[in-house]
Amino acid sequence: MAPSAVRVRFAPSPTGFFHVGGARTALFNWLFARHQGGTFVLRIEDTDADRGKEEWVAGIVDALTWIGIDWDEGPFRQSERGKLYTEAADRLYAEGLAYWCECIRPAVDERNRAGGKATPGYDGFCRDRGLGPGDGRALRFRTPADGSTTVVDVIRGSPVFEHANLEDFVILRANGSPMFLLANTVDDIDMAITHVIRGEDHLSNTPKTLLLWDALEGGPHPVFAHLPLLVNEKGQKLSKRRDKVALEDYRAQGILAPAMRNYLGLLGWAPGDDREVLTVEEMVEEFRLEDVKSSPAFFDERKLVHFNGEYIRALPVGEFVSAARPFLEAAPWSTDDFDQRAFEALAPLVQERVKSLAEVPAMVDFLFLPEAPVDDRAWDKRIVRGAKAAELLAGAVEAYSSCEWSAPVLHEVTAAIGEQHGLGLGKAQFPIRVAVTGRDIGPPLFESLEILGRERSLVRLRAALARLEV
RNA sequence: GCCCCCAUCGUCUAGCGGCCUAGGACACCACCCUUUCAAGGUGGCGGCACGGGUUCGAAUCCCGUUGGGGGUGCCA
Repeated sequence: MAPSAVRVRFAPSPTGFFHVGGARTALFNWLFARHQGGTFVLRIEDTDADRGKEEWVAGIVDALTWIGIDWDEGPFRQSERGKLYTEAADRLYAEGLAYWCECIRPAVDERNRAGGKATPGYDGFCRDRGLGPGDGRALRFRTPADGSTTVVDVIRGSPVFEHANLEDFVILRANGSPMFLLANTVDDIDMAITHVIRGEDHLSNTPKTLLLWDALEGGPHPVFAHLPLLVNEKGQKLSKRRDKVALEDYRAQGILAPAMRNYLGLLGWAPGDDREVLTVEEMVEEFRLEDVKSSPAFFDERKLVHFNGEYIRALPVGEFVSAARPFLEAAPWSTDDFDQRAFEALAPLVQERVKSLAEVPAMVDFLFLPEAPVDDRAWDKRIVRGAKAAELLAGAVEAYSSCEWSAPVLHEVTAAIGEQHGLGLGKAQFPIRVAVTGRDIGPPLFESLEILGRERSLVRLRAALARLEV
């Protein structure tokens, strides 16, 4: 790939679990950078000391690593770059582009109410009071009264913002720490960012960013790309409070990283054809910022799970076995009873039946539990009320005691038992399946029996018969 | 309130003026396959928000309406 001056950054704020919206933003930045042969910078925006937490930073790094996003520079932390922001703020004040303000919010609101002012923003009370720095004073940027700023956005055209609608915003808190807009802009200039790719919720901030950019003489503006928001079923922006959004939750439920990455890549973007399952290389190859949609996308867990099923089935069996391992270790049997070889034997049949790794334990638990698990619904439906259940179970005990213990023979023998009672194999296998595995759904029965073994199978069949007679 | 963004099947999307009686995928339904369940196969259901323009011709361009969303913090 040809060298390129493209520089993008992903700048999350460590204020909670890393969520899917952030992952999507990171992914699009990364895809764009890799496609262009540019540089991807990771920057942690932890200027709000009350909210940022070190553990969340680790969470961001882990999550990005998990979905296969690597960075060329960073992670930088704004909390370690404070000097840059205060210097910039000093400059703006010295040049008269910012002023100190001692207003507190309730007072501003009160004045706005009293004045019948329609817009609830800052009223400019301290604008011309000539206040110097002091206790309880914040530094505000002086926005121009006239004119307008045009945001060049490859996804949204070029929205124009009238300066008259922009309030004087705080750039330095009374405690001296920089606000988002200042730190963000100073860093984008300092890091020579050429393309700002972020969520649409930042679009309204952009004219303020650009005003600051020019005030700080940052040079040519970066190109913007405001990505469509990820929304919930009500069409609202995904929120950590009300929606299931933590990447970690999906990981814990057995979503594979490539499946998540593939699905996320299709939220707001698609290659020009009908393909949906794409390798990461194909995404990098095809990705174009201009092709990103502008309307919001609903995060549909069902489709994600479908993708996951595709990825699970495409795994080499060995990889499936190791991927499932952590989920088996957390399962309800003692580690001594877990039999790796038995699991490996059944794994290929399980692999094509699950859509997430969290479903694996329920498919194989009968192998490791001392007795068959009991699903009351299945017991009642297939054995208590099932046709000829007792006869079929008795027939199985009889035949299984002496027949060759292999899936094909068990298949044959069981079909014969069913036939004796006028039942097809589909119906005849139910009582046996429930007696041995506890459930009426699961991996193919005869392979399951073969792996479980003759003795354990017979014990369970007799136990079921005994239970029936009580 | 004010500013801004958005609008193709329930959902994700293809479409960038004629190839569209709008294609694919998820979900749903039916059938086939089948030892259960999956997987797979076949078929079905289902959409250009509305109203004006522009044009020989509009899902595609323009305007308006309606609807939805975002922002409006000494959060990011």
